[in-house]
Amino acid sequence: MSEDNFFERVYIIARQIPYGKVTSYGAIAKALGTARSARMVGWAMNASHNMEDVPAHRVVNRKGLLTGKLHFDGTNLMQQLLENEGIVVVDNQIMDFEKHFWQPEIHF
DNA sequence: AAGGTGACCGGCC
DNA sequence: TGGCCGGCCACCT
Repeated sequence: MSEDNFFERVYIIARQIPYGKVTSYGAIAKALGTARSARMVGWAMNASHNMEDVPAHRVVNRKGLLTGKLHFDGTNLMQQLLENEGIVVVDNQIMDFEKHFWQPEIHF
C-alpha cells in the first residue's frame, strides 16, 4: 500500500486522538511542522478510508464543523460516531468545541 | 511536465 | 462564526 511519510505521519497523529476528543486539520498540520498544509491533512484523511485505526471522525475543521461528514458512508455516520463518544453535535457542528478540543503532540 | 483540485486557515468586512 | 477571497502544498490525470 502506501509508504508515503506525509500520509503516514498524519495517520500517526490522528491515531493519537483520545476517545471523546477532537482536533482540527490545522492542528495536525502544525504538529507535523507544516501549518500551511492543512488541506493536505484533509487529503490524507480521504485516503485514510482504507485504514481502520484512523478515527477520521475525530478530525474537524477549526470551527468544529463536520466538513468531512459527506465523505463518510452514511449521511450522518460521522455525527453518530462522535455522539457515541459523548460529543454533542448539532447541525454538523460540535457543541463546546474548545472543550473537546485536543492538541496533538508536536513532533517533527 | 503542467494544471486542476481539495474533509483548510486566516484575514477582512 | 456569518460570508468572501487569497494563499498554500501534496496528490492526481
